[in-house]
Amino acid sequence: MPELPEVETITRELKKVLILKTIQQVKIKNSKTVHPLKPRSFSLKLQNKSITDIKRRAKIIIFKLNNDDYILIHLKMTGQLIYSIPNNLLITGGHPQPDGEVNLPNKFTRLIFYFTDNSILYFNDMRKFGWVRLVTKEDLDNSLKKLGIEPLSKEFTFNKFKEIIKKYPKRSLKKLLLDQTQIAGLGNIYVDEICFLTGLRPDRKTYTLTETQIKKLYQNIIKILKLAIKHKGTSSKNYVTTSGQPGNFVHFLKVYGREKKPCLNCQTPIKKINHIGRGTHFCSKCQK
DNA sequence: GTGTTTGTTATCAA
DNA sequence: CTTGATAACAAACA
Repeated sequence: MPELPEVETITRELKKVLILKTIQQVKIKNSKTVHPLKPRSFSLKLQNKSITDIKRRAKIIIFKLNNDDYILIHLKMTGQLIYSIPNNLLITGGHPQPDGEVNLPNKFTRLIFYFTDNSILYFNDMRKFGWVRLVTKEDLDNSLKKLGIEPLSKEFTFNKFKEIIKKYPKRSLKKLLLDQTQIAGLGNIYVDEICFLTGLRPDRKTYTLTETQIKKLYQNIIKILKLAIKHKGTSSKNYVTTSGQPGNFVHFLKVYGREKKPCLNCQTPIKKINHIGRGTHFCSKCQK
């Protein structure tokens, strides 16, 4: 499940290989992927456009085009982007096929970008939640304006974080951290890890948090995200990064996916509950 | 056949 | 307005 560190990793890698490439053709194998545009219209608009910049905002990958339109890509839960140079396959992120299939395209390939230099970018998505959108500059601002602050930006100060916490005192900590309109980019894995590192139960109400705890929380959000990016994200199930390597942060996970296993601090078995409709992991002794 | 997996949005209830 | 719960989307897997 790509969250901020995974999407950041993919974005950085795509940036290395795709800048100034020109799109020769786009093949759409699943029309819903490019909704609301029709596949024909989507393809036509992209023909002969080149990519001038690549960025990430929250969990969205943004390609800037030479006509000032933008391609937005959201991988949702199982999306992957695989960049292929003939005779030199380079996997730039997402999930390998359940059946171990390597050949591309495969049955999960929803869209294909063909570039004029013969390289190819495959968008695969087993569960079809992901999307690829083509928007104008005006639409771009509209599409992104509801997103909250980037937790790794300069604007994400302690005071700003405290403000957000105070704004929603009756929410659970996890509910708040997952709210993309407040803080953009955290998902289920990193929220559980941040709560563990901070010694706070994910279902703790935010108004009960002390100044010291909020401060520690603030620092740990940044710390975990940076560390995860450094290790190219988490391969909890099947995400892979450049050259097919899994994201190494999976080896650093302390609670996510460790139900019933001993807490790495105190050996108490890790609990897993359903909180706000999400699998939620924590240590009942270390987290209060 | 059932439950679980999760990013995001919509909808309903209190 | 806030919040919580649930479903929807979709497909694989245990």
